[in-house]
Amino acid sequence: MTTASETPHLDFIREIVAADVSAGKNGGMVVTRFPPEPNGYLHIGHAKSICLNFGIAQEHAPSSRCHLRFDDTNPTKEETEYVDSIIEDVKWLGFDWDDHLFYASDYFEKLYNFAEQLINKGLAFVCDLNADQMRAHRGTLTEPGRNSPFRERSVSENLDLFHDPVIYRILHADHHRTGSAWCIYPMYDYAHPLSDAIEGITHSICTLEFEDHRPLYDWLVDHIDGLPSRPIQREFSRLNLNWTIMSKRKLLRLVKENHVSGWDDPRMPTLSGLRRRGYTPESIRAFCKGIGVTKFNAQTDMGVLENAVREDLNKTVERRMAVLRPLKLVIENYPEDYTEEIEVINNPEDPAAGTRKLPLGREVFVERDDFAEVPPKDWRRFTLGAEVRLTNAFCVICTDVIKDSAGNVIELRCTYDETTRHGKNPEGRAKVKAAVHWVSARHAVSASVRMYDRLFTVDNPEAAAGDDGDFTSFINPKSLEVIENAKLETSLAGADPGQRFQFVRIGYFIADAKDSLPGKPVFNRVVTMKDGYAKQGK
RNA sequence: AGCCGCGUGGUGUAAUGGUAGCACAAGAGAUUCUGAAUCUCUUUGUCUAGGUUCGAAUCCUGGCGCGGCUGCCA
Repeated sequence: MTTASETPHLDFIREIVAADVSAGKNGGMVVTRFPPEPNGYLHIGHAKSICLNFGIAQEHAPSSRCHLRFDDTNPTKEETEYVDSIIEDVKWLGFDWDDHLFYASDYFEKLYNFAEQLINKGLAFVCDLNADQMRAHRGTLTEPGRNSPFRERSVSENLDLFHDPVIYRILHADHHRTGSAWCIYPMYDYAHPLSDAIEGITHSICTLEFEDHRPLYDWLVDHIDGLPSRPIQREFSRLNLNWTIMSKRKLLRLVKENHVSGWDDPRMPTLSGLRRRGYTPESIRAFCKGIGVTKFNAQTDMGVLENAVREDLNKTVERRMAVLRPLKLVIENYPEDYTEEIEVINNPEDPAAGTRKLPLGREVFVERDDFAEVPPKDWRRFTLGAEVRLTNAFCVICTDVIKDSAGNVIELRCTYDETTRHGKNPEGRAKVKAAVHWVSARHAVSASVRMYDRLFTVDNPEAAAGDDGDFTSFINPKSLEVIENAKLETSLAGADPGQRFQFVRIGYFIADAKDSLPGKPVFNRVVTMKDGYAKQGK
C-alpha cells in the first residue's frame, strides 16, 4: 500500500525525466549513461552519479537502460588499468549495464565523418593558430574575442557565443584502444554530445561545471545530420565530503607520493578504498539516496556516510568480542583449569543469525580503557570495589589492582556472583549499570587490527591549503594506528577475508581482503560505534 | 563589478502562491547484558531590501554572499 506520504520525492532531474516520459518524448524511453574518463579510480562522488544515472534507468524499467561509456578521448592520460577498476567498482556498487558497454573511442570514425560534415557545411574549419594566438583570439573577461583569421566565413548564430571552440586537436600519442590509428583526437565538448546522440541517450546528466557548455552541446546535436536521438543535458552539483578530497588529480598524488598504500587504501574515498575499508554497496547506495540531487554547492558531512554504514551493519552483521588493548582480569573464585561454554546470540537485530559457543576460563582479558583507578563521575566500568557485568557471563566485583614496579596497572583481580549468570539479576539485587566485553585469556587469538581514522586533520583540506598551499600538509598522521596484539574470541580466527563483524562496544570491522591469511585474519576498522560517553566528555 | 548557476536550522534536503517538514548532528529523558540500537521530547532556519498578491521560501527588481567558466583536460 502506498499512501501519499510514502510517495517518493523526486529530485529535479527525476522530475524532468518523469515529465518527458509522460509527455511521450523519445517514445517513452529513458536512456542515461555514466561516462567516466579512465584516468583514475572511481570515488564516492562518482557513486552519486552512478546511483543517479543507473537509478533513473531502473526506475523506468523496462523501457529504459543506462550505458557505461568510457570517455577515452585523451590518450595521454588514460589507461586500461583504470578501465578495469571502473568496471569492477560499478558492478560492486550493484549496477548492471547489460551489453551496453561503450567507448567514445569506438566512435572516432563516426566523429571524424561528422567533423567533415561540419566543414562541408562551413560550420567548422582547420585553424593554424598556435595555443597562445588562439588564447588571444578567444577574448578575455572584458573583451568579446575575435574570429580566427582562418575562419573564412561566419555562419551560425552561436558562433559569437563560442568563439570557435576547439573540437579536435593534434596528438601524436598512442591510444589505449585505437593504438596509433589516429593523430587527431576529438575534444570532450565535441565527442560527448555526439557520443550521447549516437547511443540514443535521452538524458545526459552531468555536473555543474558543464552547464556553460550546454549551448555547444545543443548546437552540435542540432547541426549534425543523421543522429538517432536528440539528447538533452542537465546538470547537478557534485558531491563534496568534508574531511577528505575528491579531486582525481589529488587522489593520484596521494597514491604516487605514497601517502597511502594505493588507490584501495582503506582511508581513500575511492570505491575500492571504501570497499576494502568495509563499506557495503548497500550503505553507499543508501547514502547517495539520502544526500539528494540539487544544484546547490553542498558540503556533505562525513558523518552522514558513517551513519549509513553503521545503520546497515547494525542490522546485518554478527557480533563478536575483541579486546584491543588487553588487561588481564583474574576471577579468583572461579575454578582453575576449567572451561565452560556459553551460548550467545550472534546478532540481537537478527534472530536468524543464530547463536555460537563462547569459551570462558578463570582468566580473561578486558579493555584497558574499561578500568579507571580514579573513576570520573558517572563511571560505570571497572574500578576497585565496583560491580560490572561481563557480557554474556556474570557480574564481577573488582577486588584488587596489581601494579608493576613502575606503578602501571598490569592485572585486575575480582570475584564473580554465580546468581547473575546468563543475564540473570536476582530479585532485590541492585542492577549493574554496565556490561563490558571480554575474551577468555586461554582461548584468545592474537591478531592485528588496523584502526583507521580520517585522512586529514581539517574538514576541508583543499580550502585550508588555498591556491598555493599544499593539501598534503594536512594529512592526518594518526589516520592509521595498527594494534598488533589484539585479543579476539576464538571464532574470529576463522573469519573469511571480506567478512564483517561488530566488535561489541568498539565498532564495525572487516577481515581485510588482501592481507588476511588462512586462520590469521587482519582486521580493518570500518567505523567506530557511536559513543555517547565520549560525547559527554567534550 | 563579463557570463552562467546557486542561497531554507550546525550540515544536507522537502514544501512547485496557502500550517516551513524530514534526515544527520546537538540537547533532555525512557529503556538496555553493547555508554550501541530502540523509543519519547526539545533547541535551532527561509541571505538582504523593496515590489506584486487576500496571502511569498516560492513570482519580479536591486543588493550581498558562494560556486563555475578564461586547457589544444574531462
